Amino acid sequence: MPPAPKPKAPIWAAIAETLRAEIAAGHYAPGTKLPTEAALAARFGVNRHTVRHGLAHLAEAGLVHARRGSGVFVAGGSTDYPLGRRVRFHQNLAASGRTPSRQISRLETRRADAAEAEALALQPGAEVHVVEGLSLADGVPIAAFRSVFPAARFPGLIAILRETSSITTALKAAGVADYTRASTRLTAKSASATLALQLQLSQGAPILRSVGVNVDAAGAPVEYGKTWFAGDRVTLTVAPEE
Amino acid sequence: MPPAPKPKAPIWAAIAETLRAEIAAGHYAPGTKLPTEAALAARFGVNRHTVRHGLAHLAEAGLVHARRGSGVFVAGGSTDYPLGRRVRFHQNLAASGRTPSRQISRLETRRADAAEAEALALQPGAEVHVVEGLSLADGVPIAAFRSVFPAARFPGLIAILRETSSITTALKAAGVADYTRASTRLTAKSASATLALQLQLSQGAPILRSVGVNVDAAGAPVEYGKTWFAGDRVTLTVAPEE
DNA sequence: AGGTACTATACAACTAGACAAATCATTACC
DNA sequence: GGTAATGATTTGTCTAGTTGTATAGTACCT
Repeated sequence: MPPAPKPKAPIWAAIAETLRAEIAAGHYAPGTKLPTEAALAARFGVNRHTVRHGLAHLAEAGLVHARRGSGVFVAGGSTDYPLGRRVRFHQNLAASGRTPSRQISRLETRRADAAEAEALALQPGAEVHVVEGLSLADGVPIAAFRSVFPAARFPGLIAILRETSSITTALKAAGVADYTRASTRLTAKSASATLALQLQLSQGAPILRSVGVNVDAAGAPVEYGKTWFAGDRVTLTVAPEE
Repeated sequence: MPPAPKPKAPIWAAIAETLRAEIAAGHYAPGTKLPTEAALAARFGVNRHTVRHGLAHLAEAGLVHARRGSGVFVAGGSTDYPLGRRVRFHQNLAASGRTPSRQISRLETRRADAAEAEALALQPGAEVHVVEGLSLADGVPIAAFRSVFPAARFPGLIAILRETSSITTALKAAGVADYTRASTRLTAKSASATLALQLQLSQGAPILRSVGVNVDAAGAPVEYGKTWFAGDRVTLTVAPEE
């Protein structure tokens, strides 16, 4: 008896395929929330675990991303990110046809630790402004950043950043017309719990960390910044020297 | 088999660890207010309840303490206790962002012993009011005290203290608008069994005993008090003369 | 008999929102 | 000038909804 070719199609695979098709068809835009697992289970007439199996498959393929307590969200694609002497986030992304945006999640003044003081050529314990946030492309988080500025040199920087959220224009308003990147160091890391949360990744996902110092025209350090890129959403490209 | 050494790490634990590291790094000095729970929630991209869980963990470890309506403060270090001509417990502590409170454990009227009669310039055997209790900061016992007042001069003092538990306002209600410290003697001792119990210390812990007399504007003694400070929870500072 | 796919249930962890209670800063008032 | 009143801010508490994980059971297939 000829054994029929078993197309063994588990239910969860069919569900995953259906959802994948609906996402591809634009039923669910990137960044939006899928129906709850319970709702999907009711819709397909199966148990919640079966839906979960299918969703886990999609999550492993990077198509969706689940947040406990919140829901399952549709993920986005990958972006090019030129790394040159002048790193200007908005200009870079706008040039490649995506909509850049920034979310500032932290804005405070505190004492510098040893590494920050050394990078900015400050005395230990000097005050610094700290700006932390996310860089998004089309609403999808691309990178998390933390910038540290010497507070003595830019007294009103916090107030300015509270409105513009653009570092370039904030520094310009503070009297720094132009600045360039003096040094950059790149490392591959693994996403910590909090970082994975912010970047909407799973814990342990690959991360590209960039540590750099920006200096003004006179060579004095004005910013000490760290950036954590979501490894599978950006490809850093080394731009030619201008 | 991919490396799967992902031990369960709840988000709140990661947040608590981050904050603990920042406190240890000196970003938030002892006595300083942390960002609000809402700000921390925004910074970590997490719900406020999750931050609260982490903060509760730090509070349980004694690293921070929260005051409703005010904020969360880093607790490290010992309490400063200025020792000047005017010792006002509540005002001293409230000024440094801690929550002071008093527990009165004993309230009686009896005849003075020799030392009390001499300190208050009374005849041997005269009646005195005796108040015993604990002084707390953020619920932690800081000191035990015993105050002795001349009963003849303040007949209704016991009734007043039964409600206010503040010696300053009780004396004010009894007609003493202001009083200053005439003499103070300090000794280092070792905690007795009963004292260790009251102050929640181990027996034999270091104790600072202060014996002093407060006088009114006319120079007449109004209070003879002994205070036993928990040596490792306070640092007495000699305040400048006003 | 054993394995695979799915069901059923229960609980833990996190989110979301609302309201209460304490505190703080400002304003109005006398 | 001091004091009461007010409104905004901040922590505390509660209820409800959603995903993550664990355990146990059932049906079906080889």
